[in-house]
Amino acid sequence: MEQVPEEIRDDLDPLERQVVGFFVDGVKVLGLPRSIGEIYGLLFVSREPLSLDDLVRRLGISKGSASQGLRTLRSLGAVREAAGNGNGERRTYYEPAVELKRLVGGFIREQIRPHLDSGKSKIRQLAVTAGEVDDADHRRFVSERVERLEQWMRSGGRVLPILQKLLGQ
Amino acid sequence: MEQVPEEIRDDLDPLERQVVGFFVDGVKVLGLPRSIGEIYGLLFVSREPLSLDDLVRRLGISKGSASQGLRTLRSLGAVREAAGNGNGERRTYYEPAVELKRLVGGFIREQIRPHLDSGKSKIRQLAVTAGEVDDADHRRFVSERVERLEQWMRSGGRVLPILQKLLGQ
DNA sequence: TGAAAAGTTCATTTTGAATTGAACCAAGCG
DNA sequence: CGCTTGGTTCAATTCAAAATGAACTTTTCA
Repeated sequence: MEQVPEEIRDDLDPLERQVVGFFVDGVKVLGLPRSIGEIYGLLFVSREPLSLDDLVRRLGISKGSASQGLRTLRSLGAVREAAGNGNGERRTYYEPAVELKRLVGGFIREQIRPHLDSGKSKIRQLAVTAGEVDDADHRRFVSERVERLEQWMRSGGRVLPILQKLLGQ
Repeated sequence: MEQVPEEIRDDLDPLERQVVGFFVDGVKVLGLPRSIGEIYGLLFVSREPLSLDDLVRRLGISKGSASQGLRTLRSLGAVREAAGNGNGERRTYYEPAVELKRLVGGFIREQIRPHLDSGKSKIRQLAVTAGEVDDADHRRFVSERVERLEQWMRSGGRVLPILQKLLGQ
């Protein structure tokens, strides 16, 4: 139950706690798990890069959570390996990416694009089913709604790059 | 367990099922509960406005879910009461708002703005705590990070109205 | 080699959010 | 009135997503 035994745990100081809390709330809004917010948050307030073990110890989370959380953060481009530990150091240390452009870019690439794309293909399916409706009037209505969905997707596709550009400072 | 007894239930046809499924996935991405996707989805494919009871019967969800789901959808401006049932009709009927502009506007107003605002106030708190750090070097580092957060929030605030304008077709 | 340390994987458990359903309120109506 | 119908509320339950932790793989070094 106790993840890290009491005598080894190394609790957060008030500032760290506050920052971690901030990011926990932040990622919840984005639909990401709390552990990701904790990890990114702690990296964000830490002057020095941290290892997986550091995160486990300081946050009191399991190795499994830390490992998976880091994987996701890497895939989002929100975290990078700290350079310059080639000299016989096996452990890898992480530091946060703090440029909004990069963070938003990663989020769009990993979380939004895939959904937009799968959405588009589901709408193609829908258009087929809608075309098979027997009653002509009803078919017209339904096709109009499907057309509306296609419009939405086009708008979304158009807006994303602009969004990215605007947030790039 | 069975929400609506079998002999009263009125299952969805394949097209309806497809559309509802589409919106269920859609709202999940936005962090909203599945029942909201189901309700909006069914309204979206239906030519005629639907009542709360219609939704309960067709979707097989509880009255409670339907009531709360409609409340949220109304607050988002994603659903409106159908006009013209003044003549001795107590039941209210709902139809979906299908203009992207309106939907995005409601979502920003109800879901994003509040989080942005509470985020800003948490950052003000953070700035105070950061200013109290003893070590001058560390204080400088931490304040720089807090400054970064403020930048992010400003960017967010600047982008939202533009986003809204762009999606207004 | 093989022991130790770093990290990953995944079946099980936990937990928090969504859903249910029963009690309740309000409005019409005979 | 008192009954029916439409709708809301909220404590209890359910369920899906996240976290755990034990087993496993990989790397390094003595």
